Amino acid sequence: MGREDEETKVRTKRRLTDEEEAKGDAAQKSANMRKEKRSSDVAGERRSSKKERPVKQTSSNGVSVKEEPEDQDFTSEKRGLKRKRSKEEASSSLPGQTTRKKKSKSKSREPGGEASATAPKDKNRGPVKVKKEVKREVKEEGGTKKVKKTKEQIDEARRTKLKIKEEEEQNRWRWWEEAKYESGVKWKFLEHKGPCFPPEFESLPDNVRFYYNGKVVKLSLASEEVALFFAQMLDHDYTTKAVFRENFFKDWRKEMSSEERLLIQDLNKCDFSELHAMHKAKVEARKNMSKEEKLVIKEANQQTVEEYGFCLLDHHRERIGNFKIEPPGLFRGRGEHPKQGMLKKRIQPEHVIINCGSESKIPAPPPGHRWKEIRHDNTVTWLASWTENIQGSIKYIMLNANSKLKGEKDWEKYEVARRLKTCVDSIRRHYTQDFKSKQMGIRQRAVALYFIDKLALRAGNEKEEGETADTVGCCSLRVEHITVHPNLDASDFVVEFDFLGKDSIRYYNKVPVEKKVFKNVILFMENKSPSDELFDRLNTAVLNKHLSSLMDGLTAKVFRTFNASITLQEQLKKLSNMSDNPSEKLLSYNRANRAVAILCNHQRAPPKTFDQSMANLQAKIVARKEQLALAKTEFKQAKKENKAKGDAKIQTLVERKKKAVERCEEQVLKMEVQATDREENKQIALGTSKLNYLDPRISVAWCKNMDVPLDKIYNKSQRDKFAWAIDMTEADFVF
DNA sequence: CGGGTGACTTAGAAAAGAAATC
DNA sequence: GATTTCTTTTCTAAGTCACCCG
Repeated sequence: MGREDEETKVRTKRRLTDEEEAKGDAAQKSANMRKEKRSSDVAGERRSSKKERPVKQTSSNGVSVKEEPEDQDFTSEKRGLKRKRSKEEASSSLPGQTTRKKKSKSKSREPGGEASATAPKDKNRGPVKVKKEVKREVKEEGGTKKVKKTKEQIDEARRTKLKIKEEEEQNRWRWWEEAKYESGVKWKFLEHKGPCFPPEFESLPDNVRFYYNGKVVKLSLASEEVALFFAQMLDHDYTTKAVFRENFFKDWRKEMSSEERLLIQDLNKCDFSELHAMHKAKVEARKNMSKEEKLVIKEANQQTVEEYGFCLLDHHRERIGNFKIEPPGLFRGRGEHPKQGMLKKRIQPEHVIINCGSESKIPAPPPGHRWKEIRHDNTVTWLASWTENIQGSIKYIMLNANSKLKGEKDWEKYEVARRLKTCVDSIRRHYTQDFKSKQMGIRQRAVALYFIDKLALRAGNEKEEGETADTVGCCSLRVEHITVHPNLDASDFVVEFDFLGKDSIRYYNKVPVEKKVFKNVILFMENKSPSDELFDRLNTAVLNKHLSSLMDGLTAKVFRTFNASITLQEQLKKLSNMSDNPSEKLLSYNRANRAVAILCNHQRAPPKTFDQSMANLQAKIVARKEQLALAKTEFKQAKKENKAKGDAKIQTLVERKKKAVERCEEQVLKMEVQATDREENKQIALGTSKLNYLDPRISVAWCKNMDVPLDKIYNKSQRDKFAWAIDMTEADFVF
């Protein structure tokens, strides 16, 4: 863990580009309608019946054990009161009351039908790809310098790799071609080995001592473990924060024996330096391990993945996403989290609920232990769960993103977003009308929706005050988060947003809005104090209820998905040309991706070494340019000579020099493109949107159209996750 | 209707691994 | 080969949203 002094965790990264406004303020372009190979509308078919939730058959099978874990009864004490900011106080200058009519919709999907062909699949190694791609990749691999090997060996390796790939491809469960299950049922058979527990803590060696007030103190096992958690984090900024220290110390003292508790009263008198040093040495030692030692560890890890990392779901072997129980440690909340530093307790099998098929083998608990409960609930997708002690929320063991269960849901998500495309115009007209509503609640709803649509804000559920960092989304915006400017920088009706959103990432944006919106915002702010809610008549439940009445399956987050995907599609169209060279095409793709990331405010801390590596790249460019200049003069020289004498030898020399110039130019161009890309990306994270918001079919189709190999866009696990899209998408796909 | 849950998606940081460079 | 740098994977926190219950 220890990362040397983290300077400012950059929670306050600014939203770049006020101007770059990547708005996806579109909806248009119904363009040539979809043309996918199969079923352009999963979701459509799937939703229909109401989700009737089969009664939970808690345990059965006789095997079930139901025991209250003694020391871990978190659930109840957590989750205090919801943040409620003086809704009543907020005055509404409009008559009429909230009330909105909504038609309750219901969502439901029914996953695929009876499974077919079984087949364990190779767990990871080697890209899985579609036939065509294989060729290219092989070429690339051949190009790498692994000199040692003989031709045959290389060939051999190539062949096996190919074979593995093909096998994997063969074995892939093409669930998207199967029929779906009836509503609510997620699986019919589920078997797994249960979660993998972290190793027990072992007492520290005697030469690693803890000092209190300058004197050696031998800690009990429990307090030693917790002390080590803290010591390990000493290089981290966290340990300097008052809240963190306080929470840690309080929880640590709970773990102490009574004598220890009596003695250790002040964290500042604690000296963890030897524990810290030991930890650093361990990390160092790990790094310096020999190849062989590393290999041994790697194999052991693979072994556990092999054992715990997969489950059998409807006759298919599926990868589990997180099969390990989270180890104990100190809670690291993001932003100014009131609970940072608290002790996250060790989870015992007695705290864990196992979910599996009723005819399946029940996973064996670790020796000497029992599960909290065994249940057989096939309306949920989790394999195991436990309640976490910090917030009292439930944690789950679930499948990997490349699984059917996740993939099908993902697909459905994009289908819902595509349905929004067909009715977004009318919805926009609708809420524009509502700007003038007589009812305050409806006006607020309309303005909130406008923000969600235009700015891709999150819904903004209310949160429990004091339980989490103070962050907001659209519905929970407070007056203090916005500033209105009748005109600013040559624009009229500008609203300035400045608030912390999910993960305490700052959202800062100045947006010109419609006059009616502007007037409404001013109205909503009237007679309120800064800490009052802007939308005092609105919450996410109200908003979503309304949305679902406009379109089946519509919720606030669908707008984010929709706007993200449509923006990608538009930007790609705008930015890329068939005639571009490959690196330019890629740059265009990244720029389109970036436009979306900016829209969704996906930020990252600039890499620690960003400036350095940027400088390096610039230096390389300069060097290359010099080389280019040289090559150019040489070329000219040769040409001159050629003119003078013009024999065949010089002729070829000229050709050669010309080639050299071209090559240099190409490289310079490529590096410059790369530099641009990197600079523009400094504090923008592309991954999140790529993984969660952009319909992969748009990217697949683009690759086909632009003749760009798919693996330039998606790495192995991304291709795995989007296998359904890769398989079904043709070049003419339109979102 | 509102609070409380439960289940599931989305998120950035950190760790691990691979590739490039010294 | 060691070290640095870039990429991928892992980890788990923090959201969204539906449902249940009183």
